[in-house]
Amino acid sequence: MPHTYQYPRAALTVDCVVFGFDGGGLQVLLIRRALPPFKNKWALPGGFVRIDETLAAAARRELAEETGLRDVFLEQLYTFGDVKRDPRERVVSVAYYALVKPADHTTAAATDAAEAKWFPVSAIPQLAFDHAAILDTALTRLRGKLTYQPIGFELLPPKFTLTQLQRLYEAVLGTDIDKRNFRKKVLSFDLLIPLKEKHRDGAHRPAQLYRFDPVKYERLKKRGFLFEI
Amino acid sequence: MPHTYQYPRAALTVDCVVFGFDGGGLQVLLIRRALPPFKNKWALPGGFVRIDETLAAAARRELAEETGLRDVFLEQLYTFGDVKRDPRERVVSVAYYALVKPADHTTAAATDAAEAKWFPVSAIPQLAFDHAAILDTALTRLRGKLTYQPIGFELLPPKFTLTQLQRLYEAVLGTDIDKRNFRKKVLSFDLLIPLKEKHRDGAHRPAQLYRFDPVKYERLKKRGFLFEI
DNA sequence: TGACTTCGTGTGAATGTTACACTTTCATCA
DNA sequence: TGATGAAAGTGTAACATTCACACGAAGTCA
Repeated sequence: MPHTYQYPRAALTVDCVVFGFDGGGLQVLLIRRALPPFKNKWALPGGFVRIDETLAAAARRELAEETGLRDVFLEQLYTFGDVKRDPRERVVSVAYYALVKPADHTTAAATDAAEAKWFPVSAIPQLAFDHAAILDTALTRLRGKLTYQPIGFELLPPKFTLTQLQRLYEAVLGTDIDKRNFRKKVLSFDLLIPLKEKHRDGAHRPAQLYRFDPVKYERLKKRGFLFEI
Repeated sequence: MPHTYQYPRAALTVDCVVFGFDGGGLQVLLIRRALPPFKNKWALPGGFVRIDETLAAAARRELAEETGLRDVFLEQLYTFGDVKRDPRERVVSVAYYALVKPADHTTAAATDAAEAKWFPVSAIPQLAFDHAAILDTALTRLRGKLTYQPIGFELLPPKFTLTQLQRLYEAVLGTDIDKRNFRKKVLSFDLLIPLKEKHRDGAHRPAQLYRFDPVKYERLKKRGFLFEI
């Protein structure tokens, strides 16, 4: 069923940079391409936008198809439109970045992807197309955003300790943070609700578990806050 | 000369939100559409992306064609891809925003545009397509960016007074700023070079003119700074 | 019960932000 | 030519925020 237009048209794709946090470092979800071009190379999950779906819908669909991830935090990142970024023909790609909690890591490769796998951001393999540049842009954005919006919580499980939260900030920002100052600052937002439970993990004092207050969380996310370390 | 594809493809356009500053308030450059749809309605300058030009190149070309503006500060804003945002067919638009100095206001309408005209952001007419939403996104972005990158200077002529700079910040941010605190902060960046000239304008003390140091300016623009008011 | 490991807590110095009012310099006009 | 008007230009004290820094508490395990 061919489609004809007066002028040539670029193909339109979406690509997703999926960040995860495993307690130690920041991770990115990559797929191994099952089809040419760049067959068997690692790449960002993504694919073509259908004529009747929005860009965000396409990103969510591709993410589900290729990695099994659903209901993630997803935000538009940037649109990459270099003329030769795809060897086949002109392809413009709208990039998104996603943040997923470890609990949602029910990843399974599917169509177009031979395999899906997490990589630490410190050890990314060679990537297909201009995906290295896209990943770079996403990392910069994540770092910037983390300091003025509380999106970091999207990367943590529903119940977490302050140390886990601090490790996340340290991993993303790539700096060490003073424990006392970090706690003071985070708690001053009045965003965290201490739970009755404690987190037992080894032969030491158990840590207080927290969840965040969804109402205040949404408010802060819109208004923006300032997390200077 | 028709072009045929296996699957239907969205058309790809760019739209530009052009901000200017006239000493009083923030202005936006709009064109009156010469062709349907929305014929004779006001709209953002923009148009279709050619198959062999980058997105930014398309934005610059359309800007020159429709408004006569060249060599402006241009940055990608967001990509708008709602399925029904264009009544004709599926059109995805990559939006850019531009900042222009008053001196560059050599605007002249041309192809596709019957007329180009500056409007104060406080009095925008009804706009074609989803251009009101695009403009809104651009304003939010400009406000945010102004507080952590020194892009405000792109809106001023090469020589300017501190009062002009303050008026700009006040106009964009929509707040009043204390004169002494503003000067203290701006000068502390060590970014402004006082000129030998003064700016004479009416029956009162003339104002010191400044230009900004291009080297430090570029450095700050990349690193980011924090302009909290 | 002693050794080990992580959790959890406070203070003082330094820095940055805010609020606030008067003198200076020029042009104009009486 | 001196009085007037209008914007330019300048400092300080109260307050808030950030930063550097060290030790007892609570648990497990041998």
